Amino acid sequence: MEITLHNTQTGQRERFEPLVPGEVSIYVCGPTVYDLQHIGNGRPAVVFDVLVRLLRLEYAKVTYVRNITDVDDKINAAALESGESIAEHAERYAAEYLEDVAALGVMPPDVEPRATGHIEPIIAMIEKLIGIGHAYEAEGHVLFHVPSDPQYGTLSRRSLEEMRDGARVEVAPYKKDPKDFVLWKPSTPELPGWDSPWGRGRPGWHIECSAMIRTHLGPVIDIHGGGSDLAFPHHENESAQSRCVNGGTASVRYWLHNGMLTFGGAKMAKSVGNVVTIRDLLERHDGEVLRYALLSGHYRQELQWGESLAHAQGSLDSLYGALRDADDGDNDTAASYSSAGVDAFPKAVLDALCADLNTPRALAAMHALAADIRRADDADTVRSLRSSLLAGGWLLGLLTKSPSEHFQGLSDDATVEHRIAERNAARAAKDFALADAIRDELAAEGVQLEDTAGGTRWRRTG
RNA sequence: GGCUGGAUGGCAGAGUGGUUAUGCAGCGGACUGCAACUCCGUUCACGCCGGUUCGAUUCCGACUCCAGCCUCCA
Repeated sequence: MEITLHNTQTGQRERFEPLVPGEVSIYVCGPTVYDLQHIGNGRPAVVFDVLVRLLRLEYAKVTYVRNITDVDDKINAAALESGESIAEHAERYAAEYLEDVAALGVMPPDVEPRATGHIEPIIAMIEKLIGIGHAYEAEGHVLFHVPSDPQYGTLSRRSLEEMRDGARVEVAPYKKDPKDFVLWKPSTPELPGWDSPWGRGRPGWHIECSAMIRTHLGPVIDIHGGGSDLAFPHHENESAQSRCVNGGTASVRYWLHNGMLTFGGAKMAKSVGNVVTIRDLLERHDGEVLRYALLSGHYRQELQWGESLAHAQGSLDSLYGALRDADDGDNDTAASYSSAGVDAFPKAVLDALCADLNTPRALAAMHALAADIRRADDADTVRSLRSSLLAGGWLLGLLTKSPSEHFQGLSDDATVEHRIAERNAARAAKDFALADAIRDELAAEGVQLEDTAGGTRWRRTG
């Protein structure tokens, strides 16, 4: 199985080979927890979840780390407004985030580190950077000196010259260079802070990821993922710090960036005011539908959020419909394939995912399998195709429920069954007016009937 | 202004130097008491202008437009 991935560092699609054969280390930037997360934040969680599922098929050991940023000025401001302590506020929204992504079918990473739990390694790293001449202390701050790193700018491919032009940053007077960024900053008594060689303070944003990666995965990792809006300055800075500490060796071998969700022609962002929270969406839609919508576009491209949900619902129904048709009494779902070998998985789906995680093509392959199921006429073929479909579902994190749960929900609605029986009695007596009246009533309640050779079945709509 | 990516049918969204993406929706037919489901068939496409080529949506160049980043951001 040859996996290719688009590496931001080189701007090209490359064959993926882990540094240590058979073992993969992967780190993904998680959210800053100051509020409910919007669906755009769900994209990297879902996309890299699929990547990890794929990697685990091929490599014996995959260590997946996704952080939570729980120290940040936005958290401080939000906590002040909500009246909670800063730690309580961050912890509350961290829990909300985990609940949200779980509903999107995202498996927990192996390690979910918090910035506040890594102050020691952060301080150690800053001391090292000062010691080797890449950082300096000024007025209680410690700053990374950007011109000291000749490779700075190679990730986002911009020169120091270019950055000067567009600079919108107000330059603090204590900076040696306008591009220098904060590794450590002083805290006033009401702000979270830790003792350090530079006084009581807190870490800057970028250093936490570098320190957590180093702590949990080592000086060089295989894959680092995150949103494309993090490439600069966050990942550029992270890259610079870690590289300098490594004595010039890059800390990340493959940089992966997912594209933004757009809504109404612009990036979904709080500052634009066009966000939809995952929590809101979950009130009206199944988490699996949201996941399908997020996977319906290639991860590097922008994705138009607008009508994707209605489309995703119909598309997912189609896959579940094929499973329902193929029902052989087994209660297996995609989860039954969580530890299946490579051979159990449909090749077309695997091939698509191996090609830089082409989830739209993988979904097309899933629909091809579904169509084959509906056309097949012998039981063995149907059974085998059904297994393939479910196995593909495992890779994508879809088809996690039984078809009846998908179409009817968990409620075992005796009332609906009773009225269906009434209607069928009316049909048998050729009282079609009554039969249609019952059907219309049920439809008005969101229950749609389907008369099949094997009897009448139903599903919930909207 | 600089850098990056994009422009595909009603919508979403892959891909390819010549042959069906896929899904949702539409249309016609089969099935049905009528529907729904399903099946069969089918309409609608590659921003604009040049170039390369037997042939370009696909390669090259210019142009137009859009988005992202250059400030916090998934």
